[in-house]
Amino acid sequence: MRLRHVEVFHAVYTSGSVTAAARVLNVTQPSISKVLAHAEQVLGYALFERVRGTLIPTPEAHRLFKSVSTVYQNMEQLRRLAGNLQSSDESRIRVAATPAFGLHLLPSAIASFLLAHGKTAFGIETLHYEEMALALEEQRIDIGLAFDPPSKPGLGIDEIATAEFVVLAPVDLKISDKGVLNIRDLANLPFIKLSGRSPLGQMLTKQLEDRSTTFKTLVSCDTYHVAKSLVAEGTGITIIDEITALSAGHDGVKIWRLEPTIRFPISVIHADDRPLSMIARQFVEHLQTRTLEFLDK
Amino acid sequence: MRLRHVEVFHAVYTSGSVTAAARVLNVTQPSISKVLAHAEQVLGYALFERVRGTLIPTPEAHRLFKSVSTVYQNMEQLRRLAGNLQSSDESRIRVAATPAFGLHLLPSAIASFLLAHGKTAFGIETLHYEEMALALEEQRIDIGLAFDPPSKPGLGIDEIATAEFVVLAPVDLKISDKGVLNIRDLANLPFIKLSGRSPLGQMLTKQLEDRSTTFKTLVSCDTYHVAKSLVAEGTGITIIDEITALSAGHDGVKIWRLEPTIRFPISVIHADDRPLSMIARQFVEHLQTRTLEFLDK
DNA sequence: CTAGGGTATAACCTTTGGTAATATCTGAGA
DNA sequence: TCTCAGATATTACCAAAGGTTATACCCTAG
Repeated sequence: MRLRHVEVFHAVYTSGSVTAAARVLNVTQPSISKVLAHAEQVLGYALFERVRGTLIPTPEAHRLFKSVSTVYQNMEQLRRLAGNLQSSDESRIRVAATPAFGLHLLPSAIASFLLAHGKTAFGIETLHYEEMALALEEQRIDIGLAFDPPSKPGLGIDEIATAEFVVLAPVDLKISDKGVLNIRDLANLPFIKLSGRSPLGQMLTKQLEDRSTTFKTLVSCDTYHVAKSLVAEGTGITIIDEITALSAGHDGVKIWRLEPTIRFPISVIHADDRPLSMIARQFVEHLQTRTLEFLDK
Repeated sequence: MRLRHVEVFHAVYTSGSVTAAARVLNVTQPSISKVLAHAEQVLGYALFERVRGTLIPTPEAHRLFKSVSTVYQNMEQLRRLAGNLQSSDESRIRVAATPAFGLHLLPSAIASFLLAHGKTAFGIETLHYEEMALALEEQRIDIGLAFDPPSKPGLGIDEIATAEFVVLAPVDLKISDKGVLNIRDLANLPFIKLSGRSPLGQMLTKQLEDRSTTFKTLVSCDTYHVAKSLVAEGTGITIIDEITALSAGHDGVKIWRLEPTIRFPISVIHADDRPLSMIARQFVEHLQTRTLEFLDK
C-alpha cells in the first residue's frame, strides 16, 4: 500500500464519490478511479461496493479508515513541519499569543521593540492554547505567550510575570464604594464565565469551586475580550485576567481588585529542542519588561 | 514530500549511511542516493552534511526525525492491518493468550472444542497484555484471553470467570499443616515476585502493599510459569494465579490457599467494532465452561 | 600508493500517476 | 419511452518517480 493509495482512499471515503475526491485532490476523475482500483488490487479485497453507479464502503474500508486517518494526519503534520523548517529565518520572530495578549499588550511590545531593533521581522498569530502547542511542534512559530500553560513534553516554559484576577463590571453598576470587592459580594449578580477550555478558565473555575461560591452564570466564553465586551454592554459582571481588563478600550467597564487575590503566571513557551535565536531572546526580555510596566500602571 | 522520501530518510537516519540504508530497504545504493537527493531538493534544505564521504544529519534532520518516525510506524501498522483484513476467514479463530493460559488451559480447551467442531481452524499466539491489545487493533487476532485486562477504548471485555491467588511453595518446605496460609506466614520466606508490567502483577503488588506486608523479594518475573519453575527448583515461594498453579507440570510444588482471598477476573477481549463470528462465540462459551471446570478441580 | 569502504553520476528501463477522450450505467423528467 | 445529467470505467498516451548496472570519485588505513 503506497501513500497515494492512502490519500486517495481517504479522499474517496470522506467525500463519498470518486468525482468529488478528484476535485478535492485537484486531479481528474480517471486518475482516482485507476489508483483506487490499483489499491484494491494490491490489497486483495474491495474497498467500495459499486452499486448502481455509487460507492458504498465495505466493512474492510470502515476498519481501515481509522488507521488511514491517523497516517494521513501525521503526514499532513510532517509536511507542515518540513515546510516550516525550510523558511526558517533567524532574523524573523514568529510569535503566537492568546487573544488576551494579542489585542493590546503584544502589539505594543512589538512596536516598542521595533523602535530599537528596526530590522527585525515579526509574524504574529492569535491562537488558543491547544493550537499554540501544535504550532510550536510544527515549528510554525518560535514563541508563544499564554497564561499558566500546562507543561507538556517537548515544551519549555519560562515564567515572565504573574498577574491576578480582577472583577470587571459595567460602570453604572453600583456595588461597592471601595476599590476592592470580596468574592462573596458577587454572589447574586449576573455572571459571565470563562469557559473551562483554556488553562486559565479551568484554574478560575476550580478556585471558585474551592471557595464554594455559586454564581448566576449567564454566558460562558473562551475569549476574554468577548467577556469584556459583554460587560461593557451591561450584560453582567465577570472575573477576568488583569491583562484583558487593562487592555485598550475599557469604556463602559470598571475594574475592581478581587479579594481574596488569585494569582497566576504569565509564561513564554517554546520548543525545548530548539534554542531561541539571540534576537528572540532579546524580544522575550523586552516583552517581560513591558508586561511588568503594563501591570504596574 | 512523498512516502518514499520518508522511508528513505528514516532508513538513512537510523542506519547512518546510504549504503546501509540500501541494504535495509533491499535496493541498490544509487537508488537511495537519488531519492535522498530528490527529497532534499523538494524540501529546499539539506538533510545530511556530506563531510569526507560520510553523512551527518543536519539540525533540520534531527527535528524532522521524530515526526518521520511516527508516520513510519503508523504506516507499518496500517500495512499490517490491511494485510490481516485480507486473510480474514470466518471459519478460522485466531486466539492470543498470556502464557499463564497458553501453556495448558487454552490448548486443552481447543483440543476438546475440536472434538465437537472438527472443521474449525485455530491460530494461537502467546502474548503479554500490551501486544495483545495491539494485535487486536491490527486484526491479527480475533480474541484474547487475559487476567484482569484494563479497559481501553475500542476494546470489548467479557468476564468469563474469576479466580484467586494461591501460594506456591516447594514440596519439601514445611510451613503449615493446614491447607490454608495466611499472608503473614510468608513474611520471612524467600519470595518470587510477579513483575508490575502485567495487569495482574500490578494488582497483586498493590494488594500486598495495602496489607503492608513486606517480602524478601529474590526474583521478579513477568511470565508466571517462570515463577512456578523457580519454585519447583526450590528457589523460594510465590503468590500466583490459580490457573498457572494448576497447570500441568506441578511436580515439586505444593499449592496452598491464600488467606485473605484475593480474587481477580479472567476475561476474553476482542475489538468492539467487529462482531465475533458465530463459531468464535461458541468457542468463547466452551472456553468458559472449561475454565470453570478447571478451577473446580 | 593502493585497496576498500563510502557517495555521486550517467545511461537506461519499468511502474506509477497523470491527462483527454470516450463508453457505460442509472435516475429523473419531458 | 426517450433523453439528459451525473456518476464510474476504459482506452491510449505521456511525464516523472524509482529502480538497475557501470563507473567515477573521494577518503582512510595499512
